[in-house]
Amino acid sequence: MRETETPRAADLLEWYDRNARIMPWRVPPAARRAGTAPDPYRVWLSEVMLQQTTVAAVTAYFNRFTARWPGVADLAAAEDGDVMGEWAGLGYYARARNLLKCARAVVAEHGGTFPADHDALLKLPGIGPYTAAAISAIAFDLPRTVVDGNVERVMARLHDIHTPLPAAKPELTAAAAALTPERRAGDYAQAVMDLGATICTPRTPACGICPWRAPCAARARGTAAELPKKTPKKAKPIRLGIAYVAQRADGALLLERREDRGLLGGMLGWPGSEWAEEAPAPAPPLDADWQALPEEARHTFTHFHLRLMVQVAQVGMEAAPRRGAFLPPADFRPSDLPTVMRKVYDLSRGVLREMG
DNA sequence: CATACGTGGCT
DNA sequence: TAGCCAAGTAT
Repeated sequence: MRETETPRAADLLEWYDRNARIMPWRVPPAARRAGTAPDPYRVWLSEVMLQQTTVAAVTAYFNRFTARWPGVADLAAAEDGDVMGEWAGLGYYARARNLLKCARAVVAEHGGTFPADHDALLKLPGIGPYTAAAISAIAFDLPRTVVDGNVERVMARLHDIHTPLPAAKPELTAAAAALTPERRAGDYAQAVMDLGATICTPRTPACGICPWRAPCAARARGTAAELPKKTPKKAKPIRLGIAYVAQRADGALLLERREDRGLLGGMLGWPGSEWAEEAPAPAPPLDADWQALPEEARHTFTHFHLRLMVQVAQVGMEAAPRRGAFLPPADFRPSDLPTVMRKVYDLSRGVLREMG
């Protein structure tokens, strides 16, 4: 490769033409050139799922969502609980709540078609600067600059920027904007992200095979692996709680729908105590012969570790819970539970079988 | 600008 | 193992 002073979008696009990763929502570069445009609904859905989430984790969810709800109008007409259940396990559940709000807004305010307009996209629930730019570029080929974690890392290395994130964000955004081409904006956006995901990786980047190795300042100075700098994170405290798993004589399980805000908002879960650093006060959802499991459920969230004591009970058909409702076995899918609640269920299963 | 908000995989 | 990391958004 010829030595260059500044990186060129054309070099990256040439690499992308040969190395684009295959993903169910992606139109490969050859097809894109031939005139096949991506479905904005699928672009939007994939981008929301990909927020802070790996391609490997998203793929199965994307396939299930698009099989069940092929278009934005189908999703807009779905029951809230069905969408939350289908999202269970993917995390950041505000995304699912905003996904539904967004689908309904697209139907109600945009005639069921995603607007090909960056500012209009930005006004929709769950669509921020990154996602608005990604949909603009990938779905509509508008020359918007996409700035995600990959782009930040690639720009920090290309220009050997040592300012720690998030303070470096404006500088990195400006660097990314300066490189964005007018043509093939969608392919270019996906190319930078593929580069970050496969070559310009957080640890041990593969600089030797990078299409931008020649103009990369960090590679020249040997600082690539330590960029981007980040401000240190705070330690996670430990919170304690109690979860209550009640099984009725017909096998129905006592579950409740959590409020539509905050942690696990809108998701199905076991009734329980508050989660706090202090030992929790008991909060059984009904009076029964509760039995503590020998093992607690452990789970780590973004900002704290959780240790849940699990209490189980078998109750009669006359049981009248103060919270939640009994869900018959036919209506209960463990996969509808967020992971922490599924851990509680998995710990309880054996004991419930013995008791029942 | 800082914080809340999940999860699974990798080192 | 404990920590870091992933195609961020809302407040």
